[in-house]
Amino acid sequence: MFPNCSRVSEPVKHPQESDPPYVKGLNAPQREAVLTTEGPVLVLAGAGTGKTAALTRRLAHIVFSRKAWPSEILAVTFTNKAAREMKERIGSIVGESFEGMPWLGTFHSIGAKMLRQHAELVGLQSNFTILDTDDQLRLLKQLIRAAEIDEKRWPPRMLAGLIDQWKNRGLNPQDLDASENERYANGRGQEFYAAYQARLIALNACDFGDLLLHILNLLKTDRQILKRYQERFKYILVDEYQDTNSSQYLWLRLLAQSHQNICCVGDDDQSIYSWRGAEVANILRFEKDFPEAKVVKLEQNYRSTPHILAAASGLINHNSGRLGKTLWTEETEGEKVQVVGVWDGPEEARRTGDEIEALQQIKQASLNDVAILVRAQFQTREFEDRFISIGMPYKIIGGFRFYERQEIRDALAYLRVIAQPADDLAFERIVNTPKRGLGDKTVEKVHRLARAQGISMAAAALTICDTDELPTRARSTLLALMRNFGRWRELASVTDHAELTRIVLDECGYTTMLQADRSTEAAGRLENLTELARAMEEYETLGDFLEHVSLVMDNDARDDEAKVTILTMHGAKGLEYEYVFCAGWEEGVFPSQRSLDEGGIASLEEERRLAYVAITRARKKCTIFHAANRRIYGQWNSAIPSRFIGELPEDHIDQESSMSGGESLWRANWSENSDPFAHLASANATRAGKRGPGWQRAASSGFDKTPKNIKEARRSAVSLGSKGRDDVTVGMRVFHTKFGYGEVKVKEGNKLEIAFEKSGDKRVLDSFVEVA
DNA sequence: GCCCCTTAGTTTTTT
DNA sequence: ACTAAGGGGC
Repeated sequence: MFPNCSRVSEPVKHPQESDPPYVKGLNAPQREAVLTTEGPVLVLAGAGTGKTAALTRRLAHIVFSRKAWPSEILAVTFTNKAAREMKERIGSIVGESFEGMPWLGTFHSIGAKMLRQHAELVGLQSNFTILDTDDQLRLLKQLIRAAEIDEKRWPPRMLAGLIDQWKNRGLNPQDLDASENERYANGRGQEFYAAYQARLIALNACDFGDLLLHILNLLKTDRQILKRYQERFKYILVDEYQDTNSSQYLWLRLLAQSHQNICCVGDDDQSIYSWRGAEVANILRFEKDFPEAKVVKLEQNYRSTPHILAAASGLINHNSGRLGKTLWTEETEGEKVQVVGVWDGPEEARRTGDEIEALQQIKQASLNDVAILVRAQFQTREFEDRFISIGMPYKIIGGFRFYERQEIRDALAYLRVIAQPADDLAFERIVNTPKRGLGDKTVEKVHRLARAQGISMAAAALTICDTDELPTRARSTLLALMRNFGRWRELASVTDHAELTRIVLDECGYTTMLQADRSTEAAGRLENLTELARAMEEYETLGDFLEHVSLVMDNDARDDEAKVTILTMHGAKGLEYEYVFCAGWEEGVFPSQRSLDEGGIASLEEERRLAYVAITRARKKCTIFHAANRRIYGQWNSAIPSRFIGELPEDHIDQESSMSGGESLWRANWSENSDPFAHLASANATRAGKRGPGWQRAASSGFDKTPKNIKEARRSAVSLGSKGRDDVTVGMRVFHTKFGYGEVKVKEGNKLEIAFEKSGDKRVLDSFVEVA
């Protein structure tokens, strides 16, 4: 697709005297990416090649050379974080007078901005609400229930997923073909999708997908609007182009038609989001879409050591269909990638903690320079447990975000009802939170009335209070609530919103409810609500704040103390650390079995790209762990090292195993055998027993040639599962290689609590002890 | 309308 | 193993 060398960046040009200051210090391809402003440009930017520097300078160049005003440039990123950083960096290049770029932002925030201007054209009002997934699900559930569909068989989540996919592909309900339609409730996909869209319009709401889809529809059908934006955007710049979905791709293609000055930046090797609709194909076919396109490759890496780069390159070479880049560096020094085999998850965490402490002492490393990368969120727990017990500061990135917390969403729902009485979803959410005796029956009646009269639930609630429809008690409670809302609404016009929030939370009983709650979370929830009110002070209006919440859902709890960062490999994309620890490189965990089951070879390649992303995060050293046993969903499983470990070029790694021998064995197995499980079928057919998914099968026989005592221990861990071995009983004196002699105090499945003579009380695995 | 017990589902995540 | 959510009983 990209014929070798033909269009690749030209040979090194020497810096010209006429060079403006903002291209100083750039290498040749970077310069080219900055200075080639006219016509379509594809910048293939490998990890750590100074992509952001090139990007921001390109924007600065366009502005400085008066090719366009900042307001005539469309610059899209995928995350708010990226947008914010880009804004800051451009500001620092261009200087004080820089008035900012109104069209620099995420696809969604730009979509929202456009949609607020043209809302009436798609049947919305410009103050429409942006629903999040939670609201979306509740709405879908209502539709499904109303249609009397079996929720078990056709879960709302599934429908939500399908609608999301359709919107990602730019498909409206009427665009679905028979086979798409067939994917939900035996050919009722289209019907439900259409009903959902109709409900959204009625609620004056849209979901995330709509922010793109409505605009796409407008661009496709309204020539005036299309023309207006085509002419406005003289230059278009897209970051992380490999992550665009079809809908975004169609947007860009339409918008770029007139000026053709579109610059897409991306890295096909870092495409890790296909599961949420990203189409690597977009980047792969750029040259077909824009035949005049210039392709610039950024390949000089300024981040990592040669060993790290070589390891990452060797790994990614196992993928097919790449555009093909080869990272290189001028650096010559550096440690090899370290591969460590450990016994189980707890040992992995222990070893990682030890290594980090050593880095602090020997290299004077700050904990801020250390990251632990995992494949899935559940892996973070092991580290958390360990770090708490040794008192090492850490932060876990990901998991629940601030604005997704229950108490925050409840508080926001109150504000939404105040700001927009027609917001039925918000109304339903808080009508009985805190509990005030307005249960299903009451809500059902209000809902029915609202639907029958085509009015909002808030309006219906007021109406129903004028009748004898409700029992006296519910009626007076509901009336009191509605009066409160009336009062709060008036208060909203004279009070600032942060203060309003505090008053509302107090008066509705939410604060009292949490204060009465003695559970451990309650205190944290109160704090979160305080923090919410504080965060609101930074916004002019309630509407501004709500938009911020819907679209800019990130919260960096800023904190001065140095901490180790624990995050998923997905979350680490775009970041870099001096020292990177990759945890859990075992078949089934990484590559994820589920991913493999669902997407076959394509998914395997995506997992491999994830591995590539992980390794290339490291500046100085990358350490990879794999454990022989891991507990997943409460079950102990023995595991074999990830095939990705076997794909790392041997010259650039150092291997170590706390379990004598073994690693060279599986290494041979992975690298020399195209079917990683073939050797098991013949040699171990009898012991392998029933055939499960590949890694489980392999697990039961993966470490065959290890010394006998270890093999026995492993076998017991595997075959006895969590039942525990029966030759160890409470009261027995046992020996543990690390902790020495001790007496078994408690036996719990295969876990033992032992009072060791020298090391005190510990919880250990029974397979780790010997009868003394 | 509320509480407790059973049951299903647990990759990755932005917006 | 664990959690959250839904259903059934009070």
